[in-house]
Amino acid sequence: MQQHLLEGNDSENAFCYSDPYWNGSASSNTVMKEIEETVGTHSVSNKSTKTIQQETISTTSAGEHTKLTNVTATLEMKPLWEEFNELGTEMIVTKAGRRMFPTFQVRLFGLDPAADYMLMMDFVPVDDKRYRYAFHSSSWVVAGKSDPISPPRIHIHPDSPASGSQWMKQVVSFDKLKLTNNQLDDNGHIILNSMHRYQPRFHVLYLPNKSDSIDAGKQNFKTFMFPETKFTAVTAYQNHRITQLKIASNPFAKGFRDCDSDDW
Amino acid sequence: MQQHLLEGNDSENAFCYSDPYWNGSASSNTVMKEIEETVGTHSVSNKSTKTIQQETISTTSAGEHTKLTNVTATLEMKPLWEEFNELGTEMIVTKAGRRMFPTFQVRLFGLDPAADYMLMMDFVPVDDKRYRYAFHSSSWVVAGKSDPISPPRIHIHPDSPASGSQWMKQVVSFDKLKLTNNQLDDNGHIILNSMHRYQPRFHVLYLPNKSDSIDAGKQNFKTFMFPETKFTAVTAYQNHRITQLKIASNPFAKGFRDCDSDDW
DNA sequence: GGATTAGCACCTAGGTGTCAAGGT
DNA sequence: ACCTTGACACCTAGGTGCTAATCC
Repeated sequence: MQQHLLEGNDSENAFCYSDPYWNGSASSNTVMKEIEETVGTHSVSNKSTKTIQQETISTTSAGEHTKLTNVTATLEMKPLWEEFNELGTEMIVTKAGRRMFPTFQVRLFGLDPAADYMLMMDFVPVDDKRYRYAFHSSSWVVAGKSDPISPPRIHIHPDSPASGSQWMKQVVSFDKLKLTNNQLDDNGHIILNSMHRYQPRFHVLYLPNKSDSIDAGKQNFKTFMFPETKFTAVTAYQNHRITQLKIASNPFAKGFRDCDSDDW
Repeated sequence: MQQHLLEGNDSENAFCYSDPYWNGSASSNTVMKEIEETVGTHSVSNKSTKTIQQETISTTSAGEHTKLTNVTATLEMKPLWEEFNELGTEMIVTKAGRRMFPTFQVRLFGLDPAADYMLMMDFVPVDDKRYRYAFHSSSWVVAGKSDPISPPRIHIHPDSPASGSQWMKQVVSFDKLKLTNNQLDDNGHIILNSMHRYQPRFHVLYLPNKSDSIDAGKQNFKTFMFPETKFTAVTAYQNHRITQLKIASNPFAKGFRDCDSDDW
């Protein structure tokens, strides 16, 4: 009924980073500027982002740096994400900032153990529409054109930068990431429009050594998108089955459970 | 009565880092090796560590790197530390690891905002003695020579490495640091001998750029010691006045307070 | 009427000293 | 005797959806 899959005609082209704000804890100003230049101008501009959809993940197909060609990422808790996605995932946004559930977590492979990388996430609108939940038909319906686009922000994983060996030796969790609907947010949270649909993106950025940074022809980041992580931003849950699934699967919502199935 | 101040004849010379174990989250293998070579061989060996005691802080007097000469550090919660020190500070050590209270926190000045630094802590024995608490006289008495020295460990502040501007813009807190008496600890905690006295040390390590690392004559770290942070490691509190001061000042021990003075 | 907000009860996760019991 | 350990009650800190009130 609600198969929220990304169609081929994304509106990514309309989405442009003009004044990126960087949150998360970055470790050096030099590094910051480097990424800003890279992602801020290349990542979502129209020329260099030809993302293709693979079975589970999407990667940039353009010529990447050698330290990125073998990099792959798999989504953790994929069955849970799919269960939500089949109902039409909703994520709460609040003024103070709300974590995602399920938490976006990935397992990484193929990094150079000795090289340094930064990991980050951002969120692109799935389309240019505003939605409304029709309770009588229990489904989402288009409610008009999208509201003005929120200030685009990127969440840098707080452990960045770190070596490939560090990133690969355990699951990378973005549990510090928070979503807000406050357009004037001052805490570095991801700003989204409520009642709009978003696709999370995951970026692996290679940090070249001073001696290595000369090959300018290659992209030094790789982007992954998992279609099953798409969601609608809401200030209160609309689909009651989503609420029930959250209560059943989120440990922090245990207080609202009826039975006592603790096997999550 | 118990003025636990560091005498001039420290036994630092007898304390040698043979096989340093690195805990905390370090971000790159390259960086790790760099520090290991530096502190592991120079920091507490007899030749290059002529620490002098200033009013509140102690710094290495040897020729330092330019990016370190103006660096100063002040101890946060100094009045509280002094209150404990006058009674003879005790710190609990447990098998699982126990945080320090008060927490070791510093404010930093004089770093190069654009340069990268790592911050770390370690603990040096104040002397080569073992202590016992004499309840009748309410004082610590020597109980013999020190037990075999614990495997020396260094705690790297988890935000390391980071830029000088990052470190200076707020108080740096070592609240993730834990003390243990388990000589076989596998969690990267600081290993101490119970009933022994220790002096915490704080190190600022400058991370040179590839182009900058050529001046080998200079030390690339600076060490600070605050005499009022000395303490005796214990498995259970000995001095009842220490217990009372902990209960009165540590928010997590609020459950043991009699009156309701919440002004800490 | 639809969407948002603030306070709340109820959780998870983990930092305290206490106390009784165990160890050497 | 002296020191250490582990279970425990009691906190802090913060993540949940619920509900009623509010905003437009």
